[in-house]
Amino acid sequence: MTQPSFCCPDHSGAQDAASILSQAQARAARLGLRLTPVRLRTLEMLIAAHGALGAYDVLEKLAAEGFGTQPPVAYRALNWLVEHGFAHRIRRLNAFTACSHPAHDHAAAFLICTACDSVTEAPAAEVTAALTDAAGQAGFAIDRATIEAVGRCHACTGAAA
Amino acid sequence: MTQPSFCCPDHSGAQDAASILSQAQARAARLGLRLTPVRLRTLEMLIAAHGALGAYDVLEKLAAEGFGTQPPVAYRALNWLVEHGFAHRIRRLNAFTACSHPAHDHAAAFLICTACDSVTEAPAAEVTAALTDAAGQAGFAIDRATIEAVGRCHACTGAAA
DNA sequence: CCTTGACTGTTATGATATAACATTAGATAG
DNA sequence: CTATCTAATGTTATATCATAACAGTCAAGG
Ligand SMILES: [Zn+2]
Ligand SMILES: [Zn+2]
Ligand SMILES: [Zn+2]
Ligand SMILES: [Zn+2]
Repeated sequence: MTQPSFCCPDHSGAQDAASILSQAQARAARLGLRLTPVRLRTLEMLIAAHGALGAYDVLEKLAAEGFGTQPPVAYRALNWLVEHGFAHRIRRLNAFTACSHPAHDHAAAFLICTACDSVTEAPAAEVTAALTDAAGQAGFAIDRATIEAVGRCHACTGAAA
Repeated sequence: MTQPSFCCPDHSGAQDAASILSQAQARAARLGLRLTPVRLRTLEMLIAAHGALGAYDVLEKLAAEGFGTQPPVAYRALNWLVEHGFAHRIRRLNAFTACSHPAHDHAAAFLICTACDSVTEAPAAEVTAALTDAAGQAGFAIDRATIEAVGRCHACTGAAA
């Protein structure tokens, strides 16, 4: 349910997975963050996943690899990755996805395809600017924002009529 | 926990509650939608609430008033209200809030104050336009979007240092 | 050594949400 | 005015998501 039997043609996960991972490792080194075995494996799973993974999906895999078997194991790793900018939480799906640009801090929007379950991270600088502006008119000062869109990805728009 | 002991000074809930409710009733009449007793009471609760209400908060009140006592009672009313534009779901809070402009369909952004737990609906036409544009550049066609910001409302920015 | 703090693990529980089915109340056709 | 159909409401039971609280491990520093 979390993952379709195969991926969107244009969801080029595999080809830049190595690149994302090395960016993440570079970031961790630069900031002195400890990317421990559980955290690293969790991040690798998120990177390898075609869509977002639920905490219990991650937990199941971690347990199968000999890590802890209880929910906090997965939640701790996932929350740590999110806090430190290696992953994002997708609230609409109660799930998590690897950050595709861990090299730098950034505002992101997520594009969730209802046909293939892919989740794409889109640059959201302008969206965030518009949101900050709209909030400012109400006298509201933004800390963090969640921007998620549900629809059809490029591949699925073309494919299914 | 869902509701602070008292409200932000500028959260003028009470004064336009009647107006929001009558707009909602007009909408229901216009579209031939049945705003039954459970649905109406649920909507009134959302309108009266200072912040968003969780499904179980609503359920508790409904049960106390003689409606059903089980979760589906609340979830059905809430989901119906959301589907038909009378309320919005706030994913970050796992909660629901009354739509403050039920007269017309609209894209909305939500401003969630971490100090007073208020949730304000802000017009989001421009934010949505920016998001649609960003998605379009990735070939993604948006159905619906969730836009939620966490921060400090006007009253709380002034009040707390 | 031995304390300290970060990390990993566990048990137990809490919080959110839905599936499946029974019952009731309005609408409609004969 | 019934028979029938459907939308709405209710229930039981269960699924799914998330955290609190505490115990053991281990490496760094005094
Ligand atoms: Zn990112
Ligand atoms: Zn797709
Ligand atoms: Zn609204
Ligand atoms: Zn506030």
